Amino acid sequence: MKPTYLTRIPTAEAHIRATGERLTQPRVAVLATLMAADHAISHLDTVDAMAKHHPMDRVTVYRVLEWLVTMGIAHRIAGDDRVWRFMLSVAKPNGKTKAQHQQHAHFTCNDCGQTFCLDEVTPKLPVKVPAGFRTIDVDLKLRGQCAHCA
Amino acid sequence: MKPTYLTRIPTAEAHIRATGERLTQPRVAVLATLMAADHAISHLDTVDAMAKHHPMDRVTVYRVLEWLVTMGIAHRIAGDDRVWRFMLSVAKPNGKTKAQHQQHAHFTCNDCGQTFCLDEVTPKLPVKVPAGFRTIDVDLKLRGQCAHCA
DNA sequence: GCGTTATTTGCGACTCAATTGCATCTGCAA
DNA sequence: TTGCAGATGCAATTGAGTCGCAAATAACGC
Repeated sequence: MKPTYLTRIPTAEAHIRATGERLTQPRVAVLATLMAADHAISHLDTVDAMAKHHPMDRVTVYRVLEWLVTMGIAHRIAGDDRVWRFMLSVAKPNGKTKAQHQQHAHFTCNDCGQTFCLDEVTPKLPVKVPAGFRTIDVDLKLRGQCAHCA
Repeated sequence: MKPTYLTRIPTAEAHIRATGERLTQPRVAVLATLMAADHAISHLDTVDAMAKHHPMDRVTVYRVLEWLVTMGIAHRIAGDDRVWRFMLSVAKPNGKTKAQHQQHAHFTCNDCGQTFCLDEVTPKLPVKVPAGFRTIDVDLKLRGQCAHCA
């Protein structure tokens, strides 16, 4: 059975072309993989998912993921296991992704370890900070059990 | 000039004695160092701070920090640089530390990299999660500029 | 105080995610 | 088609954190 990410390749290609940056196979494949994931995936997850149809160097995957983050297409989440996980940034109604992903909520399941993006939950802003402090970015992290494991 | 953490040694000693666990030099020194810090410090920060008066193996520091966390005396914070940072848990009015540090807000300065604990800010609970999800732990992370860097 | 014993510490080797340097390749514009 | 800035592949490196085991030591009973 073919991996689902393959069906996302045309969309991924269009998305990258729209950035005006170079269109390369690794970029398309990694973005398609992110598009097919319903939860945040690690660098290793990404490499494994593409192993069969898009084998490529681990370092390339690191660099492409980082590139997607700087492009604002994806964002990274620091896991409790010191591993970065990546997710597509939320697409706005107009089809463009948010340039800055300033408010965010993630849910990590203690049992299966999967991390989900809770788009419907946004931290209540402004959060009160001590005098002189300036908040730029807010990240809300929940831990518990996901619907599947509970 | 003597490091400030030395003045916290008697308090640290009393605190550890109160747990009923073994009182050892490394535990006292590490706890005193945490007590003297006004922001979250990394394992390496801890080793460096104690280098002069309490030289000890890095592994021991890892283990003591971990022990302090399991004791509920300290808690760890995942940094954006894949490094754990540690802080004393907040003491309740009765003098005991919170057994479970379930709601928390931290502020990391983008410029100087220091992480502070915002005790006066607690994430608004309950946070709404998708059906079937069960929240156990909430962590609110702010990034921006601290009073000193702004 | 003195020996006993369960814990803790120190040391070396190791793991593993992530990064760096550099030579080669390639997408894209002229 | 060609030139080249930018992207990729490969090998080596970094650095936080962990593991196993022998030596040291805190706390307990005598």
